[in-house]
Amino acid sequence: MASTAGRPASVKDVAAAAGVSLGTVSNVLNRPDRVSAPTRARVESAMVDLGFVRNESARQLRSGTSSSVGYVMLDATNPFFTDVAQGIELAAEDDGLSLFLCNSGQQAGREAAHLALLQQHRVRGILITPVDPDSGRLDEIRDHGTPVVVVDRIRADASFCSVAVDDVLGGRLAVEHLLDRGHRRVAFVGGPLALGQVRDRLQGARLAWEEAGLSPDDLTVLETEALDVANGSRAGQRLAGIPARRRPTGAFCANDLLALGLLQQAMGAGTAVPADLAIVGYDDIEFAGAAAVPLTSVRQPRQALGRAAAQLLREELVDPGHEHRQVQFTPDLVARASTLA
Amino acid sequence: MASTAGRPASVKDVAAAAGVSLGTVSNVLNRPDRVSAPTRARVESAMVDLGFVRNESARQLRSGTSSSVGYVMLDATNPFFTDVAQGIELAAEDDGLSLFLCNSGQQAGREAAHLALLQQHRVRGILITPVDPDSGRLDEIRDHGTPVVVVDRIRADASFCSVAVDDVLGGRLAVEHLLDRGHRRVAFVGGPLALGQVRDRLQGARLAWEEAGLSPDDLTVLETEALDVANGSRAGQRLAGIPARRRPTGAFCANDLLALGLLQQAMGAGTAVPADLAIVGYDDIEFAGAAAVPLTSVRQPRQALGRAAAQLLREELVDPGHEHRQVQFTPDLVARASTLA
DNA sequence: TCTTGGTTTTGAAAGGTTTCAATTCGACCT
DNA sequence: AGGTCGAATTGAAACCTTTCAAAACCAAGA
Repeated sequence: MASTAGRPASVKDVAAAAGVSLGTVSNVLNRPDRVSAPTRARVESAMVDLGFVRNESARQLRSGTSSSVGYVMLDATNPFFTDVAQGIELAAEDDGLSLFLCNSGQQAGREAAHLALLQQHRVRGILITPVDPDSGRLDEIRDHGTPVVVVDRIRADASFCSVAVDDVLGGRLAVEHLLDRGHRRVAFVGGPLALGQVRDRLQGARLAWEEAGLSPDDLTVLETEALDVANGSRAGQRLAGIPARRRPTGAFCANDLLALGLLQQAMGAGTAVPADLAIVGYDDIEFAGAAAVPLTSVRQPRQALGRAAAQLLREELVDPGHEHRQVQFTPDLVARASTLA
Repeated sequence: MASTAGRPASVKDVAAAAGVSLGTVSNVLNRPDRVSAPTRARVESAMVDLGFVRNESARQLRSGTSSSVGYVMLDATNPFFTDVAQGIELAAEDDGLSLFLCNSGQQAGREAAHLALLQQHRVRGILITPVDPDSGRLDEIRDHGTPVVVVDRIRADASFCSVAVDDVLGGRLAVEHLLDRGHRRVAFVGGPLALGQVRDRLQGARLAWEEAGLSPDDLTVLETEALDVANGSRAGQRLAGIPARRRPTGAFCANDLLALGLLQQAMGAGTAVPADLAIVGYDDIEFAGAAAVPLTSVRQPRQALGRAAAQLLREELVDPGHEHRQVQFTPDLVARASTLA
């Protein structure tokens, strides 16, 4: 039977109904072993009779600590981040923490609002993929006593725990694969180059290229305005405009959306993939393997990334004086039809 | 300067630092116009000096109401729901409410845990895409005084506000389009048929088929085990096994993932799309338009769905005695190359 | 100087939970 | 019967904010 009064039932109401003191009710809730079986049964049945629901605010106020953490994601509509979030969620669940998900949608203002809210709620810790990793706001929060872990970004200094994937290595893997397949003229498609991730992937590509002793001139860089399908398609047109004798035979795209766009453009223009153009993407999103020509792609351990971030946060929670750690994951290459004859 | 003490600064600390009473600090926070300019300035500067952050728990405990709502999403990794969530988020923001996002991942247990947590936090209202729309848990919560709005699902009874999309109409649109393009043998690909959405889409397809006066035998139903790419591809193989004279020339897939799988299989087997097989998907996910052959698909107003849900919740918040409403949205068909010659 | 009326500030109470020292209870031992 | 000990229960204080009636203040008018 649910409570009939307008106001939800409190511990006091339960105590009255069960004919015990209020302290006993609290004991049933928090240290059931200290309460005799019959009393406990009486209290518990009073609880269901009244439809008692713990008031988390009061609990938190009194006990001083909450049992939740927050993750401020950069873009909830990007499958990459939802996978990361899932990893965090699973790990948090294991630790008995509950997770508040927030989405900044790449807007600094919304990010700030979410951070303020989490702070006001006195969460135990904050995980964040920040719009700007070097914003001072994160330092403020840390100095205020709330542990912060940076996800999928790196700070110039090492003043936070963070997890990231080795993008330089990822770029290297992609280009090494194209070299293995015999390509000697390759295009890098990606941008804006202001993005750390894009820059790193290009750097890795260049390293692999140089180590193979090839001329930098044969690694064409096609900078794009964004990492989406439309820009990939546009890059395909630019590629097609290059005279055949100098045209790259392989392309490394900074993410899968670009690669899909490029693939779409190629198919439409009658360019055979991989015979005329081999394509490597990045991220290995679900649709990469389902494309018209299944896409070779550099896979990032997305869920593991989230798990590791949650793990670092937990370390910091149990040992506040701990040393900040930067965990770096290793990507790997998934070869599919878009590069295999 | 941040607080040096271990314990975060409270209103009391701020009051002491500014040399005013604690009530005045609260006034600065909640009714700044009732405080003289000089006092206010003094208090505000004390706040920044001490790094004061409002304690939301205490605030909520005293004032009795929170300013947040929760959305329990069915599957955070499905782009459909992230778009819905975004719509909710934007609407909530407009109403000055903050949103807690939770993900049940289609697991009833996790859904229950999230609901309990939201209730303990005394959220103003709950939006949910439930694992099982007819679970009694939702009634319990409503009876307990927390408004509940069901998103993208329909209850048998009308005891909640809800928003959904007219899937029967969607199915009808898809098949009418195929009929318009001259197809007289069509396959419906989707399943499990236990899912309400799938059943409705099939029903719409049948209605359109019957109204055109065609024989039910020429509308083949290929039931799948799940709504993913792999099952679409498998359906393609089954389709190919049908003798050419009886083989459908058009396929309507219950979602885009199936359609992409089917498309992939067709391309691989040398079946021309749309010449040999026209394909219609459902959902119009981002990748539908970017497929090898851009996909014709039935589009749902995802973000509007979320907005409307939040809107209904707000109505119920301002007028608790309001009549529950079921808002139904209309899908539309986006025609692309996969059905157009 | 004394009121008056309005603005600003104060102080205490309240909200639901947890904690902890103190009390009660029962059983067992001498 | 008196005493001891452990287990079970109690009651009051504390957490931080908001609210609101009451008090203080101030300027203007009598």
